[in-house]
Amino acid sequence: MATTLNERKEEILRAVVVNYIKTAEPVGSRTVARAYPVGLSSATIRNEMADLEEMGYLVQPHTSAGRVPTQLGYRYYVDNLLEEDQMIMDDGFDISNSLSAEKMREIEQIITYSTRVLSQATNQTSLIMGPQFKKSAFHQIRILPLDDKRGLVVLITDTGFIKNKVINLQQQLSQTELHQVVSYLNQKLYGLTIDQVTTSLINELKRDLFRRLEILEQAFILLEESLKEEKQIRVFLGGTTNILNQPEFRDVDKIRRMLNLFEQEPLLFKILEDNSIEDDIVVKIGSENEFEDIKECTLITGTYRIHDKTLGTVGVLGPTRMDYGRVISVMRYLVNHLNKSLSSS
Amino acid sequence: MATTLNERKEEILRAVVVNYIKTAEPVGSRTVARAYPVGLSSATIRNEMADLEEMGYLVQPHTSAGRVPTQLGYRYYVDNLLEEDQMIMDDGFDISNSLSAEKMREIEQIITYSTRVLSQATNQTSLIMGPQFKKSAFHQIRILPLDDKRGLVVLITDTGFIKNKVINLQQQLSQTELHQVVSYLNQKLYGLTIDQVTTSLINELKRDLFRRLEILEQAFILLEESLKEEKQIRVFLGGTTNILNQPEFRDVDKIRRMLNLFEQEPLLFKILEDNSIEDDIVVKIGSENEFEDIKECTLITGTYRIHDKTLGTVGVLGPTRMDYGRVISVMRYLVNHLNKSLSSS
DNA sequence: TTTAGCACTCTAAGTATAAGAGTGCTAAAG
DNA sequence: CTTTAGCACTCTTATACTTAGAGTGCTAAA
Repeated sequence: MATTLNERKEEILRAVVVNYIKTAEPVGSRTVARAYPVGLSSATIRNEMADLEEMGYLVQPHTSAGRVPTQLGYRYYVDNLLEEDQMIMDDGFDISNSLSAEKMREIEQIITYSTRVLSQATNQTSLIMGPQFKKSAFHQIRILPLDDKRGLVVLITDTGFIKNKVINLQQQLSQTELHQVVSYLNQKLYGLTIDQVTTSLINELKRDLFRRLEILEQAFILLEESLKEEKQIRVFLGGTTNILNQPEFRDVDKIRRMLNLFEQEPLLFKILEDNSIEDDIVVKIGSENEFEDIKECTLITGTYRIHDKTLGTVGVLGPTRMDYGRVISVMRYLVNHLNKSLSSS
Repeated sequence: MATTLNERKEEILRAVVVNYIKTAEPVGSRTVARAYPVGLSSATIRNEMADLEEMGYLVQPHTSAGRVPTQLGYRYYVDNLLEEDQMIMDDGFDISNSLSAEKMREIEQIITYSTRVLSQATNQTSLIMGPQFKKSAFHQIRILPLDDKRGLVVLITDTGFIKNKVINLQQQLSQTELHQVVSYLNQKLYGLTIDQVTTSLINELKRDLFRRLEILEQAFILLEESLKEEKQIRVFLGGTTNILNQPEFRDVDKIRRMLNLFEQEPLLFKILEDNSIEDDIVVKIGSENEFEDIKECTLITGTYRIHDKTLGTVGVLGPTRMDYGRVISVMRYLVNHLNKSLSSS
């Protein structure tokens, strides 16, 4: 791990990684010789590559084939050899442009759009964990009577969430009664995060209010239910079909496993959440990932925040052979953009 | 088209179709002979099959292979030979059970859940067009002031839709002013479908109100915008990975084309909308479909409604080799269920 | 330390062969 | 006239074999 390679080995490792990322074919010594600026014969490079193989940075698929980077090889590349792409891409996809063009308003819209941009810019599958509702704080709660039997509960958080739910009211409420209840709730809940609203707190409120009004049983059950339900978080996916373009997913069986994974939101959530603790951008290569299903993939994540509070996580998932430079720089840009556009709304 | 087959040919055609649906392998005369109850030799059946081939109901992939149903063959099967499955399935998936188990409240939830059930019960991809917002009628509109700069517009339709949107108010509004505006809007809009709210009507309202209040410019722009935007309809997908289990999608290229299609919501919408005119359940086999991309598929659709108003369309999409009996009966059941559970909410 | 040369290994592609499934046709039987 | 047995024929699929090519490792010379 702590080993450092001499400059020539680094140069060769880089050449192999870059080439393999581009072509998905094992890289031979001759190919590296051509790519390597100083005239160095293929034989010399062969020797160096043999060394790199022994050290665990490269492997051969079979005895007489070129070399392919190992997980360790990619790791070294990412940690020591990587220069990030510049943002205006040569192949024409200009992320800064496509992000600023659309003026977006609602959080959900911003997220959906971001997954699309992210997957298009990276040619990988992108996943974004929506803002964590449960970590948001109450801003206010409102109850709108719809007709004599029904009301609309509206919940607004400091991070701009608006949740609503129709509830059935068993008995009719007068305007004043409703007003009383609502302002009491607002007073008690203001500033608390959704996380902090436990069942016991709700029960306490319920008892408190019962003394004054005996009508709201229904409303409370529904409030409680609504909170429970909203604790789960949506994961937004983009460009899932991009994996079909990767030669490592030539196999229908692998495709199936991958797409199945994509349909399991709770699992995706766990995968992303795992990384959301850390700051900045995290690159997890192959088995560095905890989860069995993506042991052959690389997951690159970043977190976006509002007023220094972590809101959610952005991820790109693809084969370990991935254009690290590009993905990282795109993600860096996107996270910045999200930070800005979410805090301004 | 108007041709009718004699009973023996029908029996044989059915045997071929049923067998091919089950095995995905061309069906030979010997296989049919075994399946055919009366002792009839394979040679006889061979002759009959040759006839059926000439009439266009069967084809051979190559000279010395069994037969496969043509589009016409499937059509005849669906129109004349089909007995629907009973609902409690032998393979253990009990749709009536899984539908009644969950008590669902919100429309979106019901739909999402239905796609899952439908795809699981049929092993195909299911698609459901959400209730058509634009065909719903205004029930009421509300404006909730959030703080001094922002308000929340809430729109409720007769079909149970609740849409909301935060708007920025340029100037502060007093409670009474707001109340006036809202009740005016409700009075004017009540009972109109979203479709009927044209830009010109909005302009008229705007002019009307301007005479009394000069503050609401912002609110109106946003109302307008919000309407425009909501005219697009979501299509919900389920079990997209099921196509990977079909041998006809062994080819990665076909998979890609299919999955790409699934990512294009407007196209899916068109595909479904095309069928929503008709009543009951519609089976479109192969090139009976208008759309190039699904010329090799069968699409089975049904419509669900509330108070005799068509709300949306349910579809199952898969290869022409599809268990028609099962899909149709599942769909019939689901549509009934949707009709009931949507009208009761 | 680098490089040229060469034997060696392994894959991928192409060819040949054989087995098997299913047909169509003919002629006999019902 | 219909049904059936028999048989030659066709086409696909699987298996084995061969070959070309890419790339290596090693040795010995520069």
